[in-house]
Amino acid sequence: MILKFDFASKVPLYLQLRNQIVIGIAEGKLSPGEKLPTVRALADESGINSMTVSKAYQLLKQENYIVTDRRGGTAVASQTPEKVDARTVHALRLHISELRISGMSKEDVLDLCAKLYEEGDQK
Amino acid sequence: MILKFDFASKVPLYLQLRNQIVIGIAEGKLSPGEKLPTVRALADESGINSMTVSKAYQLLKQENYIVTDRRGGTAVASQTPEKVDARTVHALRLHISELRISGMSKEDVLDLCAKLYEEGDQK
Amino acid sequence: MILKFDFASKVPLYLQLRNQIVIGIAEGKLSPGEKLPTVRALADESGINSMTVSKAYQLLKQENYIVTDRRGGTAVASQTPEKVDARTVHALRLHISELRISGMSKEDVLDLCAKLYEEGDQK
Amino acid sequence: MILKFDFASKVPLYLQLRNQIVIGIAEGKLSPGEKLPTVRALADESGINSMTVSKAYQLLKQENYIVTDRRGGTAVASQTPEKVDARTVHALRLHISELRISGMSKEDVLDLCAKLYEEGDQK
DNA sequence: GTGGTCTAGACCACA
DNA sequence: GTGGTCTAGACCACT
Repeated sequence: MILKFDFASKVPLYLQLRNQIVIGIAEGKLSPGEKLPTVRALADESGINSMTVSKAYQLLKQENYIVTDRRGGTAVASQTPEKVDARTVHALRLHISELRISGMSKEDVLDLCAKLYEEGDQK
Repeated sequence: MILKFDFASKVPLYLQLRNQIVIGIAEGKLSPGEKLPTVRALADESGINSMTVSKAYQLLKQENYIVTDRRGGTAVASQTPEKVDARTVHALRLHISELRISGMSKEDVLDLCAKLYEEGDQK
Repeated sequence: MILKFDFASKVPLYLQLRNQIVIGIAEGKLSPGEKLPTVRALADESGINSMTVSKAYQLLKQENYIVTDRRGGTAVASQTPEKVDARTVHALRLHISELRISGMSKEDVLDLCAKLYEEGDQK
Repeated sequence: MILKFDFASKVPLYLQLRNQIVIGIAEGKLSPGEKLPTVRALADESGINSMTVSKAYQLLKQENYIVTDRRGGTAVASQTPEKVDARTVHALRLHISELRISGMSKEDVLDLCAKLYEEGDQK
């Protein structure tokens, strides 16, 4: 899995990392149970400080996206129960509003959403 | 139009304000050409610093959601922005990923998106 | 409120701080709505690094014990809804087991628990 | 006696093992004098490294919960430790604080403590 | 070798 | 002035 960071972005690095991993899981680039790189390995290869990587991992863990086994290593959670976050729906509402204002029809928006959802099917 | 702020949120206040106005426009609570309260009035009634309100207005102006008329009043733009922001699509992808992981089917997601889009029709 | 740290303890400093604040709230030394010292002030007066204090505050925030208002400052939450944590009950079970093995009768244990609970009443 | 481990927990495995044995003793699932499995056997059946099991046994020995007999076997001590650990009381205070903040009345807390204590009576 | 903790000092966004 | 982010480098507990 390839990671990209925008060091000029206002979005903090640890969130950029977290988001890429979430998307990776949803789109099948990361499978449940698959091992993730160690904190230090990921830090080295991406040029990010290990504390920053650690912060992202801790957030993902807290959100039940990943699990770290005490016997070593971190992996994508096999169980991702998790209720739908109200903030996610709220954010969705905002972004759909932005698309609507920019002139997209309901069909266009739904097509876009369908396309985005399906990225996870063609893995 | 009623404004609500979460002072404990991670989202900055000026963005919360900006987002509510964008949603308001998309969902028809604010009509093109409609006048917005002055910075001062909005600041007073919502308990937010006027610098913060001003920042939100400036952002909205820059994004072409609102315009300042000759006499200094502010109103919803009649010409809405036409370009779709790449960041919006990226954010949409993230949030759809989150919904997918939490177990929602494609149909569920599309229903939700349709519902969110339609909020602007029933004003 | 007086804070004490055991720099030799195996319990991490940020947890020691978190625990003292939780106990302080329960025992009435900190009232709902009361302002907490700033991260830096607390760091200075206790000789702990500010990142460590920040970590404690973030944990307390996540647990809904405290709230930070975007307009500045952090305060004890006035609403502490929060469900009872299963881990708390589990830990309680362990500690009561330890007391039982060391020979304390049920009455002694309940007296101790009652005494500990009541510390919050005599503020 | 059934052992369960949470490999994703923040509590180290050797402590999880130690805690389960302490609770087992208090609640009568393990009787004074009863033999414990060998380090190796316990390690194999639970998927834990034998160094980790050994560490737990050493800790329990040091706390006088278990003893090693002449031939190297390990058994639950018949002489139980008599001193109440100050840390136990401190931990109890913390957990009772957490329960109190989450809205439990003194009666609720004492009922819970009584119930937890009594688990050892109904074996 | 793994993640977790801590420090000292710096910079930035927000209000 | 507030909290949030990030770095570089160190030490430690656990397995």
